[in-house]
Amino acid sequence: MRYNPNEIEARWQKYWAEEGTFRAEAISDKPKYYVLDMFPYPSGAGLHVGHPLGYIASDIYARYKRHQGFNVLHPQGYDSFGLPAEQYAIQTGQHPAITTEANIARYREQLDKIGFSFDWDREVRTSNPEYYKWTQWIFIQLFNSWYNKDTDKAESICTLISAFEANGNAGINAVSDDNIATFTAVEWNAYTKDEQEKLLLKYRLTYLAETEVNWCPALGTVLANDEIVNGVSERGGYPVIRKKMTQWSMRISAYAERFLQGLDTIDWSESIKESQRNWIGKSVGASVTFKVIANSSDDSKDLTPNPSVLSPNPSPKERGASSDPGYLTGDSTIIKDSLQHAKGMRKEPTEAENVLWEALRKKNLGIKFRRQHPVGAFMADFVALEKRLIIEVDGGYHTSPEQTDLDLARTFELEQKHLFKVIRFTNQEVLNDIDTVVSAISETLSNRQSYKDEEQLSDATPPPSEGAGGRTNDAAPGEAAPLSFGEGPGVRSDEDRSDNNMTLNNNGNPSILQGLGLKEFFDDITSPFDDEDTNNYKIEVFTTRPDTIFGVTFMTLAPEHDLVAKITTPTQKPLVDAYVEATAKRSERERMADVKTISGVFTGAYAEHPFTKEPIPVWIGDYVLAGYGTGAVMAVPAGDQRDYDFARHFGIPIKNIFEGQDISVEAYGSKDGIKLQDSDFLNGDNYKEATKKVIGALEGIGQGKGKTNYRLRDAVFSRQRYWGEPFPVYYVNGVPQLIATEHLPVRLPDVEKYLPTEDGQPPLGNSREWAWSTTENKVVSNDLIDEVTVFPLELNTMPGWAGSSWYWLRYMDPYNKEALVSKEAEDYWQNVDLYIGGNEHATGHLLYSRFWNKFLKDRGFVNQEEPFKKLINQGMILGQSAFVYAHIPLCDLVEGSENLSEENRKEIIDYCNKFRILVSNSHYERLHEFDSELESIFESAYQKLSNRFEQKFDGHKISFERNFENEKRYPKNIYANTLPFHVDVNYVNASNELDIELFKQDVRNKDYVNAEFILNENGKYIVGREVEKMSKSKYNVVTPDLICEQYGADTLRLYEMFLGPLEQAKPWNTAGITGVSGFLKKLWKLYFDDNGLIVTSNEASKEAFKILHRTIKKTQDDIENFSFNTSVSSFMIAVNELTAINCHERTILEPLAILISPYAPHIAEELWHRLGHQGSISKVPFPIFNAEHLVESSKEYPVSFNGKTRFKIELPMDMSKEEIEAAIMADERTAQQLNGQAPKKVIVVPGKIINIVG
RNA sequence: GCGGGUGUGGUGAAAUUGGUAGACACGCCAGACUUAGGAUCUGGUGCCGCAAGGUGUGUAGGUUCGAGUCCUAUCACCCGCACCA
Repeated sequence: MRYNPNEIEARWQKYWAEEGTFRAEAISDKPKYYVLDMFPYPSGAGLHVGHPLGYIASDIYARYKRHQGFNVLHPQGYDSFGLPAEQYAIQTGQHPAITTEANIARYREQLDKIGFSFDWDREVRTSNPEYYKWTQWIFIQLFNSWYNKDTDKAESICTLISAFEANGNAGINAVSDDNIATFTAVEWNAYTKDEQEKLLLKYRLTYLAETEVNWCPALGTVLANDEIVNGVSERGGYPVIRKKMTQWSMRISAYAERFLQGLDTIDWSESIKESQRNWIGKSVGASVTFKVIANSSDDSKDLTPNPSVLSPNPSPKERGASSDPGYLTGDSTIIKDSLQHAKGMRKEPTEAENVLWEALRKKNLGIKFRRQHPVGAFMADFVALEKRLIIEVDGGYHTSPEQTDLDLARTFELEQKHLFKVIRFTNQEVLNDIDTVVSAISETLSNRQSYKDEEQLSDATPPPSEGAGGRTNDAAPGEAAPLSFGEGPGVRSDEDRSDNNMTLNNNGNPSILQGLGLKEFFDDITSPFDDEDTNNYKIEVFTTRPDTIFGVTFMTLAPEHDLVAKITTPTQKPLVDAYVEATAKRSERERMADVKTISGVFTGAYAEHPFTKEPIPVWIGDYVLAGYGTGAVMAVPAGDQRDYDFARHFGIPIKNIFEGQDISVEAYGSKDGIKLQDSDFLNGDNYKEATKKVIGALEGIGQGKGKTNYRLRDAVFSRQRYWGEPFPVYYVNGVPQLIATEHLPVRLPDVEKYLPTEDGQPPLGNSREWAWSTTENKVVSNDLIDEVTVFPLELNTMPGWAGSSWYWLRYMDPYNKEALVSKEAEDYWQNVDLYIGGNEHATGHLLYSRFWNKFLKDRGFVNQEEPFKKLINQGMILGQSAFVYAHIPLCDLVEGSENLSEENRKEIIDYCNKFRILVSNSHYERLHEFDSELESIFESAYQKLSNRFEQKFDGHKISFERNFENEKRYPKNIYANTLPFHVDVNYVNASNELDIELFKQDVRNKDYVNAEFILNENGKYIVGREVEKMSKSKYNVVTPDLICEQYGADTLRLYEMFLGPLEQAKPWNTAGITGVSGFLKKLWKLYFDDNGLIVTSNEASKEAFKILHRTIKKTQDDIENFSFNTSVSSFMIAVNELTAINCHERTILEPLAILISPYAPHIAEELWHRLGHQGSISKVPFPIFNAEHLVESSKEYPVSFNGKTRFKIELPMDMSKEEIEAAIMADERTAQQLNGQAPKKVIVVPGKIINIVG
């Protein structure tokens, strides 16, 4: 009987499914064990061999725990909301639900084939309304909660309201927005309901606020910090810009300290814990307030506080006052100001602009051009309104390549939202080659259709009061198109929409704040500057070194800081404005890349030192980040290198406050073991003493206090996307209202188009049925919106991480209609004992999950503080990409072409254009050296092709030439435009030989069908290899399907484990798979020969028992240490040894099958049943290890001389140290080694080793 | 710059925690059975050397009877964070 994995595996997979073998018992007397995998996002590409790695490990563990008598919960589901399905929907029009469904079916099929012991009865899908009902429910609970610092937990918002009613907010110690003004109970009770609501938003754990967000124009949505990698979007790598938008946020920062504390209680890898600690970024120090010294000589106008104090960006007025020739102004700007701005700029055109302007006028293209004209939020250099064409001439600031990001973002907005075409020229192009520039413009113009709305366009700026639907155009800076809420009742009419479109005014999208004067309201009660009227500004800084306060010689504000505009003196204003504007134009990425350049400007203002009362100059500099701390620093050049560099660069004095330190070349870095000097009451103190003293002193004068700062920012929770959870929120006069939990779920509506609406609203804006009826309590048609009982619903959806932030709870009780999880189920299952998944979720999913879990615990819905007790990160399985090397020659039909028919000519040209010479890897490597053989290889390939056509068309010649112009020049005068291209790894065998036929059949290789393959000596085409991340685009994806088919799932499971340590990244390579496949065959042969079962009931040998029990011990230890690779090799050893001693005894082979069953469940199940058992092997107790079988009577001791092993000696185990020493000294080989000399020392470690020192 | 991690044969990797370095497997070499083999089986295989022997865990030191393992310094690579005040 031969081992036939396919047949066996199909049989038992069916059996397990039918019997419900792996169904977890709901609640049982057995101890529980919860093993969880990070559920997959069902992508269209299906599973590749990397996905199952973690699943196999967790499956082994789950099966092991079942053998140990645990009631194991091992569920699986799908994270089925997300971007790729939506992107696909945009391209194809297919509903994401349909593609998702199809992908899930494929995933399930693949998963089933690997024989996982998932309890599929508990499957969850985040896109299922029965599931996201509870995601919405949690959102509502978050909304109805605030974080009480005194009790250090989240509490119902009702407790806060009661407190306000009784005592105002004075005694409240909450995590909330900064700068909430104090109010009394009387004041609170006097506020209107709306006003109270707005105030409460500042305390709620999920809140609507205008925040600076990461806007990704290409994806048309905002992104959370963890969705951005190196300044570009994680998905797709698109540029991301900072922008102010009104969005839902999650007050995750409230839990910063508990996140840190909790890390010490959970068994996670140190690297993940460290990532989270970094992300949270705790620093302990003090906040210090510096008073700005009022400058009486200042023009009072400049110091008059600007009403829009909420905006950290300079107001448009200040922007407009600066001059920036020829630049497309970045942020949204109030249009009327823009017009003034435009006028201002026309006076100062650059030379290039003048040249172009004159040229366009002379050329007389018949189109009216305007200079420095506002379009939407932007200022365009030249506009042809009737053709909707913008011409940009780049000079000055943004000639750097990094600027491209911002340009891209602008171009995107102008083209997508305003239907303009943007073309760009550099100053150089205009100045050097004006003719080409003008003809390019002329050509573009002729390709553009005309628009008849020129008049409207040029007046694209209705004054604020005339905005549609009573809206004002007073949008906050940066608040462009994608805003979605707070639409007034008339907004959805077609008329209104077209108007919006025609006017192309992206400020036409009102933010919720404006609709009802909320913004003004915020201003009224939240101004951070209580004493604005008296011009007494204060700069608040955060420092980790308050002890160095006497070393402060200047202060630096972030250019975006609110105070910059207010304290700058008239003399310094032009410089400051220019600097602020220049900074605003630098992309995040650019600022990150350029950390060496020191830049900054003096504001002209001085602050007062809290103790010495000396004036301290206030500078601005972009080394200070607006987003961290207060966006301002007290600069201590003696103690901080950046401050030091800044001071040196601008000649600011440096005050040495460290005893005995030389700070003439750099700042003093350490804070340990040094005393302060020149520091008034801190003189002679060390860091610790001084810090304590100074905080006390600051508190005494009311200018500071001890403070802990965290880098962790609140998480943006809105996405301008379709395929996500709808918010259970509607708006009454722009104030968010939560739908009562009994009416959940609020189902995702169908839409015709998945793109943003024409007026830039999220895709849900396309739905005609997206309004909430407060009488019927259901979603109704938009037409019924009356702002009385029917209101518009929120248009954003929740981010991808919403559904995955609590899914482990749902598995405990997946069908519960009354609660997200029942008390009983949660009491029993508690939390996840073992969680396995990739470490890419370190600061995303894993942090958000901890957040929601802690919150749910605070509010009494669950009992556990942490969701995942133990976490293991499986390493990534990398792909081995394969490359072919294509040489692309130029071809030219030189002889007789005039006699050919047009058709034949075309055939030849087409053929030749697709002609490639593909050289084998060895040839490619030789391209780097001089190799005349290669020359002739190319020549003969050209010749071959020429001959082909010569034959076919009777004497017409084609000649080929090497395309030297584009060729890469290698040393020694070899040119070769021979470039590597990815080729599907499935066409390549283990010896790197390409299957040329398969390669040519693939449509992706259609350019290579005519290729001439240059083969190696053995007539094979050898590809090049490189290890890369497994990805569809790299054609290096290997699916598990083929391996299951060829070798069986058990082999796949064993092989993936055998590859190496679970947590280590490793390239996929099937070279070794025959080893494990052979092992399973060998195992089979212990039980069967050609005629059938050969298992006997004879008593097994001592040796056999020894092998068995050694393996039991090893397997158990290895599984518990997650060392799966070594336990596979211990199975191999056992089987090799049992085969060698011809062991076929049931007493050995039965337990052996159980041992192997977690790893290779199908073959184990088959063996178990063949041995005559009923019921699944998966429920049988694990074999008990008995140490007696391992007791040895003797040991072969290695005998070393001076640490070098010379020979071995067999001695009984029960010999004493002395006896061993005597025995070894009596051995003649010892004498031989010692050469007759007496040993200095003899070391005997019984049972281990003997070492003789000569 | 800060933090985490990894360096062992031709390859993937082991090493009971300070005790015979390279288990197990791939590959390779030799042989057996075969018409043949990418099937199966046997033996060999760190490196240098015919051998005796020497040498060997990134590098250089140290502790120890004994170091891949502990200590010090250093190099290389990978990952996370980063003008974080």
